[in-house]
Amino acid sequence: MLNERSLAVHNDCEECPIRHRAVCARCETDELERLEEIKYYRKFEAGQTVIWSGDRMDFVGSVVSGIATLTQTMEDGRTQMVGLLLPSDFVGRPGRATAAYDVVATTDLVMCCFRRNPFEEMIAHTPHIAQRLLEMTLDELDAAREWMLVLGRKTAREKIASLLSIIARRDATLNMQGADGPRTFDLPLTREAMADYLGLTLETVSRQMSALKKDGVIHLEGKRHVTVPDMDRLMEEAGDDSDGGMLV
Amino acid sequence: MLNERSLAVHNDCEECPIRHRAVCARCETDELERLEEIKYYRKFEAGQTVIWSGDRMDFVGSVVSGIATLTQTMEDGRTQMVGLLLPSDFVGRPGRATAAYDVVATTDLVMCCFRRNPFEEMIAHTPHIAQRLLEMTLDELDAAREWMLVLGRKTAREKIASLLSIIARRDATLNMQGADGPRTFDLPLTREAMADYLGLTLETVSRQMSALKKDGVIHLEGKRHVTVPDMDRLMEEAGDDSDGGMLV
DNA sequence: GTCCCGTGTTGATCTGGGTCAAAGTACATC
DNA sequence: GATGTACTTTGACCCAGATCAACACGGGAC
Repeated sequence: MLNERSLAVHNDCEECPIRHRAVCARCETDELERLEEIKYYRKFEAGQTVIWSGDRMDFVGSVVSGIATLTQTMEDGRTQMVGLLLPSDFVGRPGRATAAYDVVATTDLVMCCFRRNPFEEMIAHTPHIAQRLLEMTLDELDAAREWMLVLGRKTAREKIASLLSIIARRDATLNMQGADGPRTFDLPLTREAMADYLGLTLETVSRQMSALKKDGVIHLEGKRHVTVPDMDRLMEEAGDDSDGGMLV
Repeated sequence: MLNERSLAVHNDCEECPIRHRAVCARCETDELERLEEIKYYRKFEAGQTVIWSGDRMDFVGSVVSGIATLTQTMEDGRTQMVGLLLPSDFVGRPGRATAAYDVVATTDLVMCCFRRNPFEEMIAHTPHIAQRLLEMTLDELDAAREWMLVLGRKTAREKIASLLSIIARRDATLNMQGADGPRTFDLPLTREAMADYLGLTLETVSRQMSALKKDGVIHLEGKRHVTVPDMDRLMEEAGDDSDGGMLV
């Protein structure tokens, strides 16, 4: 996932969020060219599956625009979303040939991909890239662990507030909105997808959204367009300590 | 966390699970010596806190022996364990000066530590170390995500079975037990710690342990000594698909 | 227009696991 | 031995959120 820091870096290079230009600021020119060589773009439509868990995956890459989800499913159909991929987030794992999760585009999606084998070679020879990937992975690990607290200990209302606060924060960062004042954004997820992220049912999600609306914590226009009049209030509802972490 | 692969590596060097000997098989001698220089050991007694969330942390390290936990706490006291650290697991984060979680020794604990600044320098100059850390971090990320499924979607009984199955598996790997047949181990956690890991209350943990015992899925001698007559049965109870993943 | 169909809301009811309370067990320490 | 303390078990009751069910809202396709 992503926090302010990685986003700031992202803005170095609008086109390609793994931002190899920045990674390679200290690299040799031929390394830069090598990355350029193994790079390609893939586009997906909303609803399309990028890759199924268990499928062979011979690329790694990152989201350029749009949103994708990472989900795990049990045999009986229970599903849990384990990651929300926004622009600049990394997908795939050097050193592993098969996908561990289902990756699904929830909006139209553009990804910047690198062929896996040559990319792995580059890592082996280019410390900056390995370091950068390590940083990004550690950020994701922190986000996953923060989410464990949400899943394990928060109430339904707190879960919803947590999710909204993450999306609001990331959306604001992406769109360079000021830190203060009301925030407005479109939910990129259906109620069902929200439920899968939060370990709830879609009915509970719907009810809690209504409750937050009734209590004035959020305003809703239509089903998806959300305004948060007071971010502090929302974060209070989420049970976050003041600083709010840097979740997802 | 850890899987078979990282464990195998661990066994290269009993003393120091970050296994710098293996990391540095391809390094220069002076790099090896440099690591040796910045390395030191710390011992903790059961129950002692290694570090508090928010404290300054100027080392990274890994567990040599014993068990530690990583926990997050909300202001109102709700706590969620976000990691279980067994021998060879890594603690700390290059590039960050403060601890993000409480780290507590649940048994007597020995850690092998490296001073953070020189360690970070080494990473920058030694691709193998950065790569190895990346691998370990990706393993931990997978474990965290698998745990998200447990927290978000599994029933109390499945949660307990999942935890037991992880511990049984790791214990077997550590002690080189055969893959088949009954497995016996000591629970390294109190009921309360199990509850904090699973997002349950200690009462529910106790009840479900009793239920699993009554149903013959496990045998209990005293409170902590567990025998699993049939690992497949246990994993079925955990709701895992056959292969069982490589959790935690 | 109207017929879908995917999405979202709301109500009624049920239940898994939380909460509160009491008692049991295993070790220390005196 | 008695007393204490940390941990665990078990029971009784309750409630947040799941489940089941009905209905509402858009926005294509025809």
